[in-house]
Amino acid sequence: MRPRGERRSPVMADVAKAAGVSHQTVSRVLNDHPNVRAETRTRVLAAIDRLGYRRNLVARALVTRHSRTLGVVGFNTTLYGPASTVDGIEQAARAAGYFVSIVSLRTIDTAGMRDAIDYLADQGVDGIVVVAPQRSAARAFESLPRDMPAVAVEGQHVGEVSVVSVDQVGGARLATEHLLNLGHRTVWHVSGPSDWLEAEGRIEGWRAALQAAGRTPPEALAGDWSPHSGYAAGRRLLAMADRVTAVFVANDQMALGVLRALNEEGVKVPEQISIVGFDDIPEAEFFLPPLTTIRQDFAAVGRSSIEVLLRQIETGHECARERLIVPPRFVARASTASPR
Amino acid sequence: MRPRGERRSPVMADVAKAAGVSHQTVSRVLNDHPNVRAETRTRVLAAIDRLGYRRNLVARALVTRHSRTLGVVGFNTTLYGPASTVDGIEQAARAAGYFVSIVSLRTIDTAGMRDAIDYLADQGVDGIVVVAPQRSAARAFESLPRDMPAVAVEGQHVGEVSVVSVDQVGGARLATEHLLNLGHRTVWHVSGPSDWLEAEGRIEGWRAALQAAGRTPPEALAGDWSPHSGYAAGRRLLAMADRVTAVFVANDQMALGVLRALNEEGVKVPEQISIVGFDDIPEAEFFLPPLTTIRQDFAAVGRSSIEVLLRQIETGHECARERLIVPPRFVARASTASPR
DNA sequence: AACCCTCTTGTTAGCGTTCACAGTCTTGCC
DNA sequence: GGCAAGACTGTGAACGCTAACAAGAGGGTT
Repeated sequence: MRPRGERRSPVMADVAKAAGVSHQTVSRVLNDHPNVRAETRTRVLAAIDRLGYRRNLVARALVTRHSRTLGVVGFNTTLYGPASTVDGIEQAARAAGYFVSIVSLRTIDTAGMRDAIDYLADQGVDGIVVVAPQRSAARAFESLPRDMPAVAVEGQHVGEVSVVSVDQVGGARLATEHLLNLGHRTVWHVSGPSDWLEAEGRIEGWRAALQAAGRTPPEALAGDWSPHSGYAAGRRLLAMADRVTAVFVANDQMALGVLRALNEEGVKVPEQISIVGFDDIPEAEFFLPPLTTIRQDFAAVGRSSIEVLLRQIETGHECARERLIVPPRFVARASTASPR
Repeated sequence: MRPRGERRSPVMADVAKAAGVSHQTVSRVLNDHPNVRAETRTRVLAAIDRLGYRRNLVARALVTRHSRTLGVVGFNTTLYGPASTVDGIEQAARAAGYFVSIVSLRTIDTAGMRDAIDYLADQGVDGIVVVAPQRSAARAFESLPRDMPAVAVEGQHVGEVSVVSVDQVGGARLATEHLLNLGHRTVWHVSGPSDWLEAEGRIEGWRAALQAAGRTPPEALAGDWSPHSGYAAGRRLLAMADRVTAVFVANDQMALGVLRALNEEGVKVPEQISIVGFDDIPEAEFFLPPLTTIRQDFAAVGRSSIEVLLRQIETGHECARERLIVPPRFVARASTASPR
């Protein structure tokens, strides 16, 4: 069929020859340039179709200096929260016609983050989204190339980068106020690891709500987001079960661990102790009892961050850095009740 | 400081001038070509460092025809299983020096899959990993460009593509045999959606184990992987609680739903009914009771698929298509017991 | 008729690399 | 000293595309 040997895939010049025009005209058709005669356009399109031509985006990127690729640096993307955030980002980016190149980190040191950013910058991404939930990650922004558009998700407002995040403080306040309104004298807290900004925000909101109600916040119990650490916190809570009637746990997975610890000792939720979680993972509704929690809108976070980033890319940095806050939502279920 | 106006980032020629060599020598240093004098090399490296030069990978990709980017088509990457698989793939790819470009699909029609593959092919990826857990996804492979290396993860062995997957049949057999060995007369099954290959494999393994023990498999209850559908299946199981003593649920999330339904009616697990799940999500250990389940090694799947794909890329397609099976592991916890 | 404007098309020159080839400089050995 | 083999370095031409400019055709105006 074919002359012999490898038949390389057709390039613009082949299409041009087949359609009897210049390669530039083909380029114009491909780029929807207005000044092309309709008849010429159809002829070119026919040739493209006939040859099965696909334009080489690498060559295009070389000359335009735009790859239409966005870099995403994530962390621990196996967890529900990060996975959902990255997913939201990917959806939004693709909807806007951008590719997404992902680097998922295991450990969260500044050096690793810096490497990831370098790696993506080398690849020629047009912008970078950093899902930077930790304090140490924030510093990595300093190593961003000066002219690289970037946005931080769940990050700190540091330096020149825009930030999109969920209102952790507000969410924690929602949770705590709910428990206070039920009549609990105070609310205990199982927190996330201390260098996570989300953990900090949730502690802050919890404290603020207690103080606004005139209560002195007790010591928070530190966890690491895992169900296992929640379980450990639950055991510690049990040791002072006579004093605790309500607990705000910084995420649903840890809440599951707490639930399990209480259950082991026959402590009834919500009759003896009320529990509120955070995240609203799909499983939360089916915990025993169904978990009252705070839902984060990850899709909205993804969408907003891409919007902010594209605005930066398209205006060529002339727009001001922004700070977008996505509100969380209280989801009432069966793990809370008034104290007896 | 700078002459005026935008200072474009340095290119190879700038480095060459600064080091007093030709651009080709710079290229050689960058590519670790052996025949460069040590003194020259250090001089070039110094210049690179001084100018802050970074090589333009896009230009490189244009001439080498290799982007060192791998495409990944995923589906519903918010779920634990898919998220872990994609994560494993990403880790393995980066370790091998490849970028990963991800497209995550919401709905799973052949057309969407085809678009995703086209999209990635346009971008110039060197190969594609398709996480194709459904029957309908398998057909999309037909639209792969003939010379595009590809591997299917959790997919069907169709046509020319290599496949890497977990041994679903074996895993299901493990689960069912465990229950049988405990002395249960039969084992019920809550299955995944019918067009999912994983769901099929698990049904097959469950049936095979029952038949090998001389039992007639009962009708499977269909779910859709969600805890909610597990709950619904649990309610149906309750209606015939006198006849069921053991249930193999096709994933942990559904098992959670079943657990909840049984708990609502006061049916004790494992005393009255034994439950085995599949996946071993991080939460499973903290269910009430801790869930006995089958663990999949997603990292291994990711690693293997990248290995297979790179072999294809590097040998230029001359290697045979492969079929790799990753074994699952039985994880004993507290949700199973012998029948009374 | 000469002119200008707009629409359409073609020509040429890069974008920043690597590849293929052609030099030049050592070195070792007769 | 002469010469070949190897080590090192430079030159020019791709890779496939878009940007910038040039040029021809046609229409309306002066």
